[in-house]
Amino acid sequence: MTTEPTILIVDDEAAIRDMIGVALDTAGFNSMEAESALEAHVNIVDKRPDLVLLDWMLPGGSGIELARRLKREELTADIPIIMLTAKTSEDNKVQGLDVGVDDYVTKPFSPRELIARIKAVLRRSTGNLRDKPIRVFDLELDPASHRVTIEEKAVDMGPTEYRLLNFFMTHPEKVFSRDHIQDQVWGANVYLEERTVDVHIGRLRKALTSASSPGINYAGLIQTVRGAGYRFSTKPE
Amino acid sequence: MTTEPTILIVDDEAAIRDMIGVALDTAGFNSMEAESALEAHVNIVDKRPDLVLLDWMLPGGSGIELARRLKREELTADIPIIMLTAKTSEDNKVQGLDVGVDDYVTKPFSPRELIARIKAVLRRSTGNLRDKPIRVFDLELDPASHRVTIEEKAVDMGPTEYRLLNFFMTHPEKVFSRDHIQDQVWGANVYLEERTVDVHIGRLRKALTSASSPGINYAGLIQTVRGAGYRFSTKPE
DNA sequence: CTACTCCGTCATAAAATTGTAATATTTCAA
DNA sequence: TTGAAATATTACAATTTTATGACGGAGTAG
Repeated sequence: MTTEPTILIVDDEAAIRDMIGVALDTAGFNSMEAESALEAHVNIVDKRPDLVLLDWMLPGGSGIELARRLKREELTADIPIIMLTAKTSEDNKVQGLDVGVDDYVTKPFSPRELIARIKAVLRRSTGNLRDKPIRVFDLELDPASHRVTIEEKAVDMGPTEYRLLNFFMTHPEKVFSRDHIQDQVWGANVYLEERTVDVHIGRLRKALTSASSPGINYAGLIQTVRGAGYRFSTKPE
Repeated sequence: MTTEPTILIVDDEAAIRDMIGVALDTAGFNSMEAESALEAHVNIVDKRPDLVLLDWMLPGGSGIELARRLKREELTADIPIIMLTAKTSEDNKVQGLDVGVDDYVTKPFSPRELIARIKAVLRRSTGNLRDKPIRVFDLELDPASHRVTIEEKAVDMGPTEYRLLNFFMTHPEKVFSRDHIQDQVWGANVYLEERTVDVHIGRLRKALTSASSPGINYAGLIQTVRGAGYRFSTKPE
């Protein structure tokens, strides 16, 4: 996976999408496009972009509707949204912010302004949510440095195992089916063999084990729940 | 997985309905069919399927109309809809139909993709309603973590015993015949020896006993009602 | 190009669970 | 008190589920 943030552009006018797309590329972002709310929703669920640029005036007024929906559903609630709006009336702002949108930009806007706002929102959202290290006993996952440590010593693992652990540590004490884990860690609608999850669980456990000190084995935090899936828990099985 | 989700297929072509029906059966879903928007609506209100697969090219363009209507009406708004669309060339029209459809699949599609998307949508929609832990004295069953504890200490039991206990705890103070228990815990249309229920009751009791503290034995909550079945009750026999 | 790393799948091993049948125990009415 | 009926318990082989090691392919850095 690339480290540049991916931005989804949702607008019904191809010209605008292209224009924004070029601006984003220039600024070093990856971009995807969608021309309808429906297409956008599918893309968001499937690909999990880091941010969504959403035209308020989609046909059928569905822009707002989409924003509301994204913020309502747990799976997508934490994806920041910047609204693109043509009008400058207060109503838009109020309504948009009410929905939980992170920022808005009024058309016409300069690419520079757009980029600036995107960066600001990304900084804010990654700062709030992902920046704080998560710690369990002496196991620490630090999103900022993208690093896992046990007793301050680095734990070596692949990117997938990192995402897996990250997901588990942000959702402790809950079972997740293999399907669910695939959705969260690999992205929805990616078809994998179910057992693939097992294999990566195994790899994660091994990584944790070989970095654990004799007293405590952190692999024990990743618990198998027979017939149901896996669970990250500090309570013993 | 006591009951398989039921999926309603709405398409005017019998061939397509059949094809999808077979795919759904294979994947372990129940399926129903409807060939018109009207029939579909009646079925939906009557039977409340867990998900609707809706061809948007129903005669008279009534597919979109149906979707809109379902999402508008309180009673049906929470039933997820997956649209089946003919081709991407229809995108212009698709735009107008945001309506809150949960996903869409373009024909021709592979059964595998369809199943994957159905599962993803179902997971999303049902995952939102969280089950609260059920507690009786110091015995707690927590569906979220899929865990049973006595005085905060984990109780070890197999999947079937978990389902059994879950059923009992959600239906306390009532007697259930072995047949009824089989239906609820194993699912209908599963034939088992009647005595099998006894065995699992025994296993459940044993699990509860070996996790109980000296003062109180939680196995006592599972009461035998001679000649009738079993009962979960907080009142002593 | 070569040597890595990481990924997803498969085959196989290991472990846990399941249903049944056989046997033991309890209950209740006569 | 006895014995048939109902329930409990035990043991076990079959099945299901999970764990693990190995392998080839993709992608990358040197």
